[in-house]
Amino acid sequence: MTTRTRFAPSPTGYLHVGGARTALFCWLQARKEHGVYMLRIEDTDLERSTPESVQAILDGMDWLGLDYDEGPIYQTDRFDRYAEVTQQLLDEGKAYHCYCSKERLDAMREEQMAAGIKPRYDGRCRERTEPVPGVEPVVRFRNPLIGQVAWVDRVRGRISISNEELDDLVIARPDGSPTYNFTVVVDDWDMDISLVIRGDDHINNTPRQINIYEALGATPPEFAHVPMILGEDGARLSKRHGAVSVLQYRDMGYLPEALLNYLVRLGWSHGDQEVFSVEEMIELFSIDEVNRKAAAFDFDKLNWLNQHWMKTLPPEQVAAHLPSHFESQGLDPAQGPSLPDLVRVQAERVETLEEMAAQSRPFYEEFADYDAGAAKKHLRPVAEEPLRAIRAALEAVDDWTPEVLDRAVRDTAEALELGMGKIAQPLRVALMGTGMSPSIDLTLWLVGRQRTLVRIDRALEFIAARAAARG
RNA sequence: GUCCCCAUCGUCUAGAGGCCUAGGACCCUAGCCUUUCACGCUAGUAACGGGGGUUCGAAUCCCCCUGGGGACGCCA
Repeated sequence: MTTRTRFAPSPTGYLHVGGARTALFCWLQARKEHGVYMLRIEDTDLERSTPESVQAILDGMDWLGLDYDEGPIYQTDRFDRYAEVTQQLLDEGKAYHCYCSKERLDAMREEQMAAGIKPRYDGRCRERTEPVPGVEPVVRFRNPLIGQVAWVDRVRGRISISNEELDDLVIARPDGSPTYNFTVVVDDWDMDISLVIRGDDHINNTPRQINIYEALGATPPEFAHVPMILGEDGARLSKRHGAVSVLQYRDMGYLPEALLNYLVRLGWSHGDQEVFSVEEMIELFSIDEVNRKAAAFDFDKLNWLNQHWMKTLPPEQVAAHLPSHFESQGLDPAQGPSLPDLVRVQAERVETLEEMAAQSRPFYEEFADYDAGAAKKHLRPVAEEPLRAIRAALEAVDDWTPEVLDRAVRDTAEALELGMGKIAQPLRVALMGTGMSPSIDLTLWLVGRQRTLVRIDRALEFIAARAAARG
């Protein structure tokens, strides 16, 4: 039997990182077993589902590269099918109409809670034969009263619960619209899903669903409940922890390769290996090896992985993500070095693409002022001679490459009998406005000849002006 | 409250009775490298929640406690 998995988000918000990890696990398991991975949009909650959310989910999946073989299938397109199955259950006496008012149900729930017992529907309409005039009923599933429901979860192992803990759940509202626990079963059954991978907040729904499968005469799929992702403080991940939507990670400058690598290691491991390419994940991942413990999100580690992948992936591939970050920084990539060259130099110096764009500003446009501390320390009269010398040397360079530039700086330092620092630091401040930048040869290379000469002149003028001001 | 689930360094994890004086990674600290900042390299700090069992032997198996999470909707 071929493995068939599905990711089934409800479009009531963005694609959450927790959801993204679930999607990743579904995708990996299907890819590894040469099975089918499908996307299903669970939009039965007409009130809260939005087209924007659907788009956000699709965009998120796309950015991560989690391509699906079937779908997206929308549950709202399948209402006829749900109605059909509901009717079948009704006809077979496996479901019944319930006329109880919400008020009665709410009051009952409160009483039960107060009495210290688990709130459950009391089954008042379970044996009712006559309709209540003027009341549109809901349809409830007739859950078995006795016995146990058990399954062997692919990540949790055996889980069992007594039917006495369960009650008759609503499968269709008064307007006929179906509810979650029912649609999932019908869909997974119709779509021949063999392995349901989902968050462990669904563990409690599973026994109810298994009972429905059985009433339908269907064989339940296998289940794998993966632990949730917690915020850095150990509390359930939510908006207040900063980024929850995968698209936010994209906008913050993370590579999809890095997020995927980070996410796959949350709850799963392969010995001591920390770095996984997507190909390796597919080869090595197994849902059966996933942890049972919830994991806290750690930005430090994500940052480390992001830098790792920025340094490791082909510069062209990394560079392809850069334009949107240049845009958010108000920079024009056309006004400076090629993006792949920039990546080659900057990848080891920053943790995100957004940071890379921000720190590359002087390569693409004029900087306003010198960093006060750096200027005070390095743009002094004593730097005048070295700057003039290096300017002359650089002007004569015809092959503007890191190797040649490095040679030029070294030769100049030697000729003046100065240490590298005495010439590189003033030059660095002249070129970048600050005392921090890539090694001087690479800095020169990226700044380019034109800007280099202009900026050295500017620094020389600055030194002269400051000396004059001092009198 | 009731039911279900979980429990190794601050964090992610290795560990499936002796290989554990508990390993790796991130973070942090120190040193090295060095023209700055980074990168890299080396070293270091740091954990089996508690109590009972089982066993010659327990981080690993069982029970209890404690702590955490989840569910209990005409949300998904």
